[in-house]
Amino acid sequence: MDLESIARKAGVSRSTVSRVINDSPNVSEQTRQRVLAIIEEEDFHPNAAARALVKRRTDILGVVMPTSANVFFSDNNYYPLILAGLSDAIRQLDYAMLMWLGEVTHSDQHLMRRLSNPHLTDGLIFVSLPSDHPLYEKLSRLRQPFVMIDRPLTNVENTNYVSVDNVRAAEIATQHLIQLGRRRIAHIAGILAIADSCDRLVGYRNALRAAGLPIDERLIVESDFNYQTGYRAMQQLLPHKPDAVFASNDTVAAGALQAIHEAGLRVPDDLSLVGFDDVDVALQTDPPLTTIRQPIRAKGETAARLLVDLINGKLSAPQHVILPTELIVRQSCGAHSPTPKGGDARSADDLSE
Amino acid sequence: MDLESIARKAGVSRSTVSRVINDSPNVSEQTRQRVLAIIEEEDFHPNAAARALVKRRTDILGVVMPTSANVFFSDNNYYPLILAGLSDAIRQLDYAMLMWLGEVTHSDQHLMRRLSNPHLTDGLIFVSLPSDHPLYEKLSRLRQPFVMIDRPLTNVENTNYVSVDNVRAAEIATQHLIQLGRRRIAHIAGILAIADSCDRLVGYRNALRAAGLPIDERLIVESDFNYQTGYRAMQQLLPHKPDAVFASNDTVAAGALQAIHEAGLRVPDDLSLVGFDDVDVALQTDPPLTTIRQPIRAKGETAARLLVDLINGKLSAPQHVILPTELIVRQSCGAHSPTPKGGDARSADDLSE
DNA sequence: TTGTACGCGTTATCAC
DNA sequence: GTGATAACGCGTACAA
Repeated sequence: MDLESIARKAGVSRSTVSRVINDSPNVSEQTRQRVLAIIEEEDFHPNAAARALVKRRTDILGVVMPTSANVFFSDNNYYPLILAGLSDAIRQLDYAMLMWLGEVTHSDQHLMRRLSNPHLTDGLIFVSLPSDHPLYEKLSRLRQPFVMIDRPLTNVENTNYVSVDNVRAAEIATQHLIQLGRRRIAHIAGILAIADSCDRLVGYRNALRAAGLPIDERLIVESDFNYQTGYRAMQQLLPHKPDAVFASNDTVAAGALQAIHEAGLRVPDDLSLVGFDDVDVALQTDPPLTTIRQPIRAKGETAARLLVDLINGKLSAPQHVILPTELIVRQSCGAHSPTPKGGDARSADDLSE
Repeated sequence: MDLESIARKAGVSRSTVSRVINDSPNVSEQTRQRVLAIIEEEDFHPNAAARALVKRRTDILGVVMPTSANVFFSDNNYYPLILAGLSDAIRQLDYAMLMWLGEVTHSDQHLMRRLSNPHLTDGLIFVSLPSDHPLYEKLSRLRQPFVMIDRPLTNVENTNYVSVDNVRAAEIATQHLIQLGRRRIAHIAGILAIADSCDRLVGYRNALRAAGLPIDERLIVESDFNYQTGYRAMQQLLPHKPDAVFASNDTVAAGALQAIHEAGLRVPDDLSLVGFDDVDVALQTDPPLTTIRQPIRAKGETAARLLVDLINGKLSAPQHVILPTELIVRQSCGAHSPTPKGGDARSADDLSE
């Protein structure tokens, strides 16, 4: 079933059918209707490969999420939310989404070959690509436009990316704890091969320094962005008697909370706790988490739009998009909420009410 | 950069280069090496569209996850785990993965057009397609092989699917509660447009009936597979004084647990609680959840393999694959664990130890 | 407004 | 073992 056979049935030429399909104005309403009817009747669909071959466009966007299963598919729903944003926007932009998920080890060469094939996708989106990832060094050789979600660790200037100001956000979170009178503030960092984690660590240090507080390296521990490593990190921290913890995300904070409870300590009485992201889990802990909200879905949507603009030549690279964050004060930090009702966009749905 | 130019540089014909690329045996080692060198040097990649056009294969598998954001991207990591399984297997099978995620409403026609285009993907995988979904009725007109993860609600015999025996699993869960002496056992069902939820409800009823217990319809409430609806469902149940709850999944159980605690009741003393899935959250509640473990990643992997076999004509449809489940006894049901150490595959990692 | 003819980059079928 | 050559199905000048 091809253009030709539709054309025969409609008594027109192949090109006319093609024009109808591509909404060309140069076709009489009469023939258009006749052709359309036959297309419908025969349930005809143009061959995507043939079309891509001649148009040099696949209308497919590639999305690469190259992290380990522990980080992606455990209890941390940051990545699923990124995916939701990407998926929505990509569909709305009339593209299809090709996905590469999970670790790149055994199938390395296969994946590399596919990814660097400039004919499979019109553009690529990389999500949280760690600097020690095999793909990272190949970015420069890419023949198609690409956008990164979360800032790359190096070569920042030449790269298109969408992120938030992690340094500033971490400063705000840490300052908040300082203002509450906390002095031994610990930080459970994320994976430090990801720039966001580094930035948050920098912001944490900045805030302590600005407040004239000492930086105790024993109060800084790395995690993998998930519950279990948050739990373990907190166990490491407890002997050093922190009075507050700034966690790299909400899931890590939830894990830390369990360790704190098991040690017989109370939040926020004995320790203040602040998370990052403001995902569902932040409302499900007891007490609910004070956290930095970042627009996760919007990150995905923005990246998709940016990429399509790049593909269409509407923008000249490199573009850096920084989305806003917001401190959400709940009970885990020990502050009285400055806006007890209505200030928190989620308060109406807050389960603890 | 095409075959032709590589051929020129290597001093051979286009056909020879094609043979090298496709590992044809009919090419001398000498020319093979020469051609390979040039391909490497020029960083040449064959055009996927041209290849697909002539081979009538795209080497792309389509994955459709058509549920609402509430169900997919909230705190329920069933779907991310399915995705992990699919992604792993698809990559291993040397295919690429095209994804359609999220609700199908505004972009309905666009998506439908793409999906029913038999030239874009070699086969399709549908995950938990609800029977009231617009796509559901179009399945029969599909021109390409497809596999469903989780059994369809109708036309079961003619459909390829991968699932678990939800009826039996629910019977086992409910029986377990009965054996513990519980008499007013409630069920928080899942979305009943999905066959799995219906099956679990059937299993629940079966077990009660087999034990000669009355079925109180007030003890059956529907949920959306997420924390919040679990919480709300439990609030509805509490006035009817259940002494046990079988939840449609672990996340729903976690939500129910919060409602129970807020009502001043204790688990398992006042109520027994059993979940479903055995995902991370089952170990993070207090007490940890007794639950039915199902092989979520394996569902995805199995579906991908099945689809590829179908594509290659190695199997004749329809295939029904049922994967095993297992009752995992922890503290939320009030039973003493029959195998306190080692019986639970996760016990080494159990955070509560 | 419609039709003709060519090219997109590859694989497959022949000859040689 | 290698090289022409004809498809594959579509878009698009260009001609009519």
